[in-house]
Amino acid sequence: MSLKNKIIHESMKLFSLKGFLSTSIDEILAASNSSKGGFYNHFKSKEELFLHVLEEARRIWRERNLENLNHNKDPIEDIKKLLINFRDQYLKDSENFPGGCIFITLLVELKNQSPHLSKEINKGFVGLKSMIKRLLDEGKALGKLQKGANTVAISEMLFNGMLGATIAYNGQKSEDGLNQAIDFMIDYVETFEV
Amino acid sequence: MSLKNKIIHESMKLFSLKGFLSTSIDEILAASNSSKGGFYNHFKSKEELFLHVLEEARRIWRERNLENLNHNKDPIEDIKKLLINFRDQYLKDSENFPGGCIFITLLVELKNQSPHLSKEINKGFVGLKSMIKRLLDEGKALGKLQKGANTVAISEMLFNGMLGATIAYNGQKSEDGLNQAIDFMIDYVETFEV
DNA sequence: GAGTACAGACCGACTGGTCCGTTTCCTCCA
DNA sequence: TGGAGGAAACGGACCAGTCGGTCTGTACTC
Repeated sequence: MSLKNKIIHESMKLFSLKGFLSTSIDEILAASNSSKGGFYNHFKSKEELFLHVLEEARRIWRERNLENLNHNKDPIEDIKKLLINFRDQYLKDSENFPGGCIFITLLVELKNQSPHLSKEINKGFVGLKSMIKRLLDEGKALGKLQKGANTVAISEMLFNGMLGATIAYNGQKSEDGLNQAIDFMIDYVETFEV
Repeated sequence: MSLKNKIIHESMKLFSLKGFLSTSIDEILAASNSSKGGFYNHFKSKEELFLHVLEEARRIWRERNLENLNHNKDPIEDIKKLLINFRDQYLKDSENFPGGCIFITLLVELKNQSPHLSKEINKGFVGLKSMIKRLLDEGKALGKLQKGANTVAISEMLFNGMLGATIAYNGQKSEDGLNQAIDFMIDYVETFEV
């Protein structure tokens, strides 16, 4: 792996653990077995590194969460798969994200300190929420969901539930609690199925 | 107000905005119109200040969230009131918490950097969740909830939903979104009422 | 006059970033 | 095929500024 990629991946781990501002470049260099010269040869600033890390984290997120989703056939099944993937393939990915969901860590850290960076992070959350909403609407159109189901409300509940479960069980590392939380969300979705 | 209290309250605002590690003592002193001498006369370290801030934040949290709850009479009504209080009296309290929920900010920031402090913060979350569970169980015992209602699942959904809604709408400051999210959670509770 | 409350100079450790010297690697021509 | 040339890659000393914390001096209060 090139040094640039090495730095990006080690930074991703460290950002997941400690956030952006609290991770020093020296720490990143130590983890990457590199030096200032090597770092600034590839990145013009710490903020540029941030953007590369964010891009890579998003790539991995999609890889982990959207892999086996077969759109259009059964959107509601896709939502359940997404919830399962989110739990088993993403949140439990301690290789890339040893400190838990990097997006939440960065969003919370930067929301009042670096508006332009947190705005960038927030785009991903907006995308996830609208994807859930779209899948629900498609499922409803296909008659998989009850006629009266409020897809705005359900997507809001699912999205907020995913965020909340992530926070609640990142810290205390209770896999049982996390497993249960996602299971309950799947049960919740099923109450609207026909 | 005494200097000690002034420092605690200004720190609370700053911690809510920037977190603990990213807030420097010099910033706190500037906001409090004080100096190193004044600070270390009252606190033996930044960490001791943290504990005082946490204590005061909890006091205010209880004041805002639990004020008009009349236990035992109608626990399910209490849960709805709690959700409303949480939204209107606590999350929108930009005087004490201009940067949003201080507990989430601190928990996310410190969960991998200062385990003993984040453990302390986490106690509050555990307490909230068990309170919701207890209210649900009491409501069920009083016949206000359906016999088959799974109070573990409902409390999990409500608790995670509160966390998620806090994060989702702290950053983007969309009061409409937050209002809606809490309304949907109340609707959710009502689906289990008899 | 003794003790508390505070102001501010100061300390070593650390921050992101710059700079320069050296090594490594690819290219081009003999 | 080999070596010369040059740019890219990298190591690490160094910089000004900031961090949490200490210390001394002073003013105010019982």
